Amino acid sequence: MARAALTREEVLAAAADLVRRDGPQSLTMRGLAAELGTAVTSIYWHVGNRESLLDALVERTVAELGAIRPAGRTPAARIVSVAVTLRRRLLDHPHLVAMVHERGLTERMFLPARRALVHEVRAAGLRGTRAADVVRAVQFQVAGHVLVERDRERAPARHPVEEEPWGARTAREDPALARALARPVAPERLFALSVKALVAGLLAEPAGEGRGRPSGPGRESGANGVSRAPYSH
Amino acid sequence: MARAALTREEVLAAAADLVRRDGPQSLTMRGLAAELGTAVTSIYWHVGNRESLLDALVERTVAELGAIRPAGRTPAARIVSVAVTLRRRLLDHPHLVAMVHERGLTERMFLPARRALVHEVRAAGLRGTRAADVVRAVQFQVAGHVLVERDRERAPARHPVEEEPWGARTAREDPALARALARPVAPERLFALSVKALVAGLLAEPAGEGRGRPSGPGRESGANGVSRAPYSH
DNA sequence: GCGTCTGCTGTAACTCTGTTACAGCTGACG
DNA sequence: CGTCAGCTGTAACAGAGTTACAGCAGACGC
Repeated sequence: MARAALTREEVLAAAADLVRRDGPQSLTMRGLAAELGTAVTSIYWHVGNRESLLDALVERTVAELGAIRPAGRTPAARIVSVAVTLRRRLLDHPHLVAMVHERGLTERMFLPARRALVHEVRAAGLRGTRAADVVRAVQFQVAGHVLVERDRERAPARHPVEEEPWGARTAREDPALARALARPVAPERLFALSVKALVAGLLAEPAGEGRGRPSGPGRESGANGVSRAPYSH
Repeated sequence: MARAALTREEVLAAAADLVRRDGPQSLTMRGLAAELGTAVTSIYWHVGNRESLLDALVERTVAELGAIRPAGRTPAARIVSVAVTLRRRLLDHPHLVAMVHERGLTERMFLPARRALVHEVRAAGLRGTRAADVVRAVQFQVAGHVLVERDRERAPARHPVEEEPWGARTAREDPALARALARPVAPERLFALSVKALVAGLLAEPAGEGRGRPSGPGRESGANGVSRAPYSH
């Protein structure tokens, strides 16, 4: 028996550790097995394959995020607060963002916030399609910002904004603007500012034009029958 | 001589073709070599390695995008138009988006639009820090939306929005809202709506609070001296 | 014309990835 | 004691990026 029997939980925990330490692309099946002092096949026995493993990790981490409680007086302020704390929490789990994006599961990031958003948007007096639009616009805003931020923090100014060809005239006419654009972004501030503006704009104007046509069916991927292994439940 | 001498341009063109056809992760050095009827080592001779190859492709594709000419009466409308056409062009080159994200080069996507944005924001009467904020907010908005859209079109409704636990009460109180949220997103519409709201909000209110502190230095990656190969210029 | 040297190409390897066929161990239950 | 399910280990497969090294073709010097 060599060692206390390995459990699926242990595997997931170790995987989460590895991912937390060096990101999901550094999570290799062999590396994970080595970390646990076991063989690759045991990993496969417990979690199936890398796909399912990452799926499970995403689910696990999303569950850790917990619900979000809005703060603020006006509904607008409360919507903004939901967005801000959700962004904060997501950036506190950068590995989650990476996994979610790698697997095309952006939706998943919003389970803890969507309920709160719906509630607040209704409290702001919106109904029906307009309410849904606002919820989704805020969702996209948060997800987008988080993805972009993760992205740029991975590439620490490769080219130092090389010359800024557009800057020639701008620098003369508005040096403060040129300087501001040359400075590194302050994401926190930029995000707060953007969400406030977005929400203000959304709650003000009386919505846009046409309604959306459904965008393609999308093939469903049937469950591929694997023989006997616990991960298939 | 077996075949007319291979050039760096040929390599890049073939690589661009492969990427355009099946996306960047299907671009393998062996596959590329096979496509060109040559050996892997020739590829390495001309472009260095996969990293540099993708870098070159990004640069190339960004150059293809061309400048963006704003349309519309008011400055706000013109800013929106820049955002909308930039999004359109980026989505027309999905491989570019993927490459850019894979390599953490979001900045690069904005070379063709940034100049126009700066111009229009100034035309709207904004100066200095506030102008820079608006430019960047719009940038992040476009980049974010594009990333999220690319993301979700890669994952065609894995879980069919499973049950919507938040929906229980909402469905009773506002069935139209519940239905709207169950429908697939119409990204085009959502984006137009969001940008309009964002820009309206940004041009209206008199900006936020504190100024940004620079966010860490970021190590520079020195050039690693490779012996003799054309890609190192 | 001969020799040498540069630019480029090809062979064959190395390491690392995910994945799996298959044999073997361990403990519980009959 | 025997059997069988649950779990683990060995060793392989294919395919990824990368490179050491040999060799070819043409230009250039003498």
